[in-house]
Amino acid sequence: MAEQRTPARRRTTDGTRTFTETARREQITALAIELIAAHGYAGTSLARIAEAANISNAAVLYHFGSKNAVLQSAYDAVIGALTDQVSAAVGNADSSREAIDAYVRALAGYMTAHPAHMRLIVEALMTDELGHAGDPPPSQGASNPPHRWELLADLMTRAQSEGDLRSFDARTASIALGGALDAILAESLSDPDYGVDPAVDELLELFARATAPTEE
Amino acid sequence: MAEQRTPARRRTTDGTRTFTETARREQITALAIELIAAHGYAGTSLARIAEAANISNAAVLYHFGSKNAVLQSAYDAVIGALTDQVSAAVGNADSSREAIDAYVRALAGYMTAHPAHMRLIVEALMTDELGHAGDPPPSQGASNPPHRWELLADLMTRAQSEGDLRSFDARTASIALGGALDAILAESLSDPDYGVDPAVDELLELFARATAPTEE
DNA sequence: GTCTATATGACGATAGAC
DNA sequence: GTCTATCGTCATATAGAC
Repeated sequence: MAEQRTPARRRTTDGTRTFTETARREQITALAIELIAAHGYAGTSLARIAEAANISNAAVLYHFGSKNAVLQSAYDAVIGALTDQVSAAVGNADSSREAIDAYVRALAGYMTAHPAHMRLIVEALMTDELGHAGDPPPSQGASNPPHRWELLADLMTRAQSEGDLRSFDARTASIALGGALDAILAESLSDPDYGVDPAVDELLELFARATAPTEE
Repeated sequence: MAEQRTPARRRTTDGTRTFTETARREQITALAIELIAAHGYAGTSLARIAEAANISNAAVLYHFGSKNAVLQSAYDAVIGALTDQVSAAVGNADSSREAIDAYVRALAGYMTAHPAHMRLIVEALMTDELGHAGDPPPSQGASNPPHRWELLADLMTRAQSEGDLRSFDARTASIALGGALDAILAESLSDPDYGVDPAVDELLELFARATAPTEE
């Protein structure tokens, strides 16, 4: 029942052909990202992807073995880019306390810079983090991070032990901060006039007040 | 293009038959809520609804004119019950400041009491509040509230003018508080061991610290 | 390598028997 | 009022010509 029929393994015997293949894959992946962002996961059919690439339905399936492989590729590309940017920002911070702000700002920065990526991520999280366990799913591979805000919680715990934050439940606080950021970003999608940067500033101000160590 | 073909208007000429009709509609609506919660909006087909109700595909379409009418009915039922409960809690509060906490607790209470309803609401918000404007949508009717956390923002503004909250941007704060609550509830869906009540307490504590008027 | 043509199935919806 | 039977459309995916 498994046995994937060698999906898009047309590796040439001579040397240079892989180039066009790679280019095609990247083009299709980029188009898929846009389409998923525009029409949602379920609304993105092979035919639509093929039409956008100006090739045939079957040509898409030549480069990727299945529709899900295309969606997977789009998801991986987005998550990879996002992860790179955020972890770089966190790594450059001077303390755990500052890393929290850096994390939030990097995430917000990436999302506002790539709204289509953000829509895709929302779509992906919705379809397999909340509910509908085993139905007709895109199935992003079973190795999804178990908790989305784990890194944030780690940073908070570390900042607490360093005396830069008061004592509180780091898990709940990280979920709350992350969810608040999600909501701000979502609002910016539905209302383009809603400024993300001042909102993030406000959010971090609220967080700072809520978690400041008691001065005594 | 409009002209709905009289959806499920089999009103009897004699008196009492409406009873069974109403019962059937309620049964189908309740099943649809469960199915949407379990399999998502897109994954809920007429056939699945019919199977769950132990009737035929076409029988469902007799009582409701279309699949969308069933989904609409499920959505309306959930939103109606939620709105009743939350607005009652808010109305009973003694001040705007206390109404904020009452709002959050009522929302959390409803969601934990009805997890299936919560999943449906998440599904509905996702499919038409964020993105994919005009494609193959369930189309919940065009009269959706433009901003989800408007009531919360109103309460905050009022509490500010009453001197119970310091000055801050009420829109962003209400979006943040609402989003944080959403995330806590979402976490409770994916991890049943995560206690919503203590998390909500923690959230309200964070909010109180972040927004307390400056004591001088 | 990319296409045409097609197989196969699920979907929503309708017509008409009972 | 509920069923069987069916239509039309769109989906993913395959087979084979070029």
